[in-house]
Amino acid sequence: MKYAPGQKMNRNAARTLAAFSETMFILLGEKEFDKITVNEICQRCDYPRATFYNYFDDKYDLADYCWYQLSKDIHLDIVQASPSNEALLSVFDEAFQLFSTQRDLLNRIVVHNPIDSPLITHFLNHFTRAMTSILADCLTQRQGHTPLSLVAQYYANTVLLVLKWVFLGQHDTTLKEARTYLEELLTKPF
Amino acid sequence: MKYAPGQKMNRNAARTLAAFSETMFILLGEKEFDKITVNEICQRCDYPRATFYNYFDDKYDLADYCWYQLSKDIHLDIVQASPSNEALLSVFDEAFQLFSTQRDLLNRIVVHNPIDSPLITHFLNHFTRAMTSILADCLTQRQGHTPLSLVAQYYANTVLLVLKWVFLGQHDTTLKEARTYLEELLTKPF
DNA sequence: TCAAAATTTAGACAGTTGTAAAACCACAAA
DNA sequence: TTTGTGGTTTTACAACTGTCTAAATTTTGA
Repeated sequence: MKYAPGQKMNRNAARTLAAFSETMFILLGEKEFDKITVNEICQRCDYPRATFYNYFDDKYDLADYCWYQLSKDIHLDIVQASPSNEALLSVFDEAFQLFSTQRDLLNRIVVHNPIDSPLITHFLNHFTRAMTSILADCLTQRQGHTPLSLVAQYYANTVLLVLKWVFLGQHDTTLKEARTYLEELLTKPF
Repeated sequence: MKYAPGQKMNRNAARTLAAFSETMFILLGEKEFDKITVNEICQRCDYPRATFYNYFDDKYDLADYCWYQLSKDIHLDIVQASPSNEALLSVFDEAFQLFSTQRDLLNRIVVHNPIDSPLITHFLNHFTRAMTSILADCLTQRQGHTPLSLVAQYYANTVLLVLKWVFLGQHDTTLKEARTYLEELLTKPF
């Protein structure tokens, strides 16, 4: 990604980025990510290949931008204020909400890209990273020996695991049920 | 992987597979996975490219075989007998043990392949999958609403998270400390 | 409005990928 | 020995990748 996300950019660049990411979303609903070529993306949205490489390093980079686009509308700043344990649940709810609104898109993608495929892994990693950094801010003061970043990653992992189950595993689960799963995983003694 | 792992194979095929995986291990200690080409692998171990594709689909496939090789010596069958909660800890110990014996190799790999790189992700996925299926067998009867496979994935994730922290995050952590982290994560109310 | 600066585009390039057909080889059965 | 079979290797191929240069175009700001 040659442009930092969120950076000021002129109308043209914004349009170009949008065209590429929209095309990628369409193609992801049609075929496996591995089978999508940069050539194909460029043909579809009628931009020269050189322009693609002007904005992105490779197609993974474009995918990253797609995930960023997907989640940029979500407002996770409210979370910051709440205490640790509530923060976790509101982050979960926010993310659940986001994934819900994108359910059709996710379904289409998952048809061609199995849950263990590089693409889905890449997708989940993106959100896990984002959520880890959000949670790391919430969990500033904690007792115990476990390093903070480990705890943050643990919570992010677990939240994303449930979301993955619900939205990528093709399970029709309500928010309430999903919350139950999450709380059970986090609190149940092993 | 055209040969099922563990399948009977003649001496020649075994030697070829070994040559490829050894070469991969060497190269991983020298440079980033993305920068390693099939050509390079073949030059190094002096096999024609067609032979590579005779055995593997692509370099990720070879990497998979490498992880398999790495872990094939470990005996996780003992675990099956123990009750759920102990099973988890003995799986952790076994894996910790395995990673310890390969610490040098892992260090070398991590120098060139950052912890978020596709290679390391691939590596961790491999072990997470393996551990999930082992744990799914241990956790046959459980109370609660959470689906079994979700629980198994949760435990596998958490175990691998700690192992990743210790062995790929360049932290000098003893088994005892690592166990403390794991138990704290699994038992601490959130 | 105009010229300089920046960005986009066309075209070409070397290197890589994965596949396919045919030649090749080792080994065993006839 | 001959023949057949299965696997290996050679060679060739079409397509893709990422980079580069130079020309075209757009944007900027004086």
